[in-house]
Amino acid sequence: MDIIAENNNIILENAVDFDLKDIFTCGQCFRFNKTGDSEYTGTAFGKTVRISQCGNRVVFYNTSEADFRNVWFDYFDLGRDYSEIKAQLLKANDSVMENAVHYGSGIRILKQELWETVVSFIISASNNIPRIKKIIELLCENFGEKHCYEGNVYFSFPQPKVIAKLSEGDLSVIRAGFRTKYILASAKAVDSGEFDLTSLFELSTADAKKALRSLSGIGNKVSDCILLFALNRFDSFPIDVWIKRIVEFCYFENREQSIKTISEFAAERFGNLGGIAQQYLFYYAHDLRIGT
DNA sequence: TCCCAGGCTTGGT
DNA sequence: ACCAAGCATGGG
Repeated sequence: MDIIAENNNIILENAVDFDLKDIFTCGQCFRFNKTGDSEYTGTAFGKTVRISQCGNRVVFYNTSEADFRNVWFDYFDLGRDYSEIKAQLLKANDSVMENAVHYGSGIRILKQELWETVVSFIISASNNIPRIKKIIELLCENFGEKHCYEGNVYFSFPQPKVIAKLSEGDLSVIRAGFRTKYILASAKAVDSGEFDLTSLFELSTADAKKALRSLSGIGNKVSDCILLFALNRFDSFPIDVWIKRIVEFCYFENREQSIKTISEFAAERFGNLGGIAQQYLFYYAHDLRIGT
């Protein structure tokens, strides 16, 4: 892959294992939207970017070289060799994974902002992706910082200190239902310093998970998502209804298995690449529409 | 009308 | 330790 700076755009030539549609519709991220043919626009780390792709050529529009180096390179996990990861996952001669990897071959695990990921996956509980996106959009529009980009209005994700000052009534505009009090409680814990988000980066996966689960609204599955999508702990394997379905349907003979069994299966089968395997399977399961 | 959605918390055994 | 209800809201 070659990185070229040109006219305040950044161009990736010969990008491999990279597809904008796979990346932004596989369910890991809720703040990028399709704005054209093979083009997506969104905001992360307070910066809005428009990206288009034609084959192996990807263009980041109106983006400085510094922003690309400091934000987008890591955000899109561009330093990692996904071909090697795929090869590892396919070693087991696993036809299910082979289909899943083929289907979502351009997926990359984004390294998203920690606080945004915490709130986003609190909102994800017992919810569906279009409505998760809608609630997050309302949260940003109402309480984020407004800025303009290429003639359109975008919003940053509201910081803990902003949300911590709100009441449940204030937050009723986002229509998050029973999740509202979890968002508020977590914001207050972070804002007060009672919970130190940055310390998570230094902890082991198990310790970081234990810490995350002390926040309200964060249990086993949501903590796994945060570990995977913000801290890039690929050994975490979030188990939701879709993963449960595809594992039970495609891998198990007996479909009356417990979450713990699925977790053990994933650890044995996918090891420290479980998180990436999970994302290929999650995306593929939606395509198969298993159980629907 | 009923069921489900990237679950978690709480209160019962 | 495990289990079920309850939790708001919206869409099929």
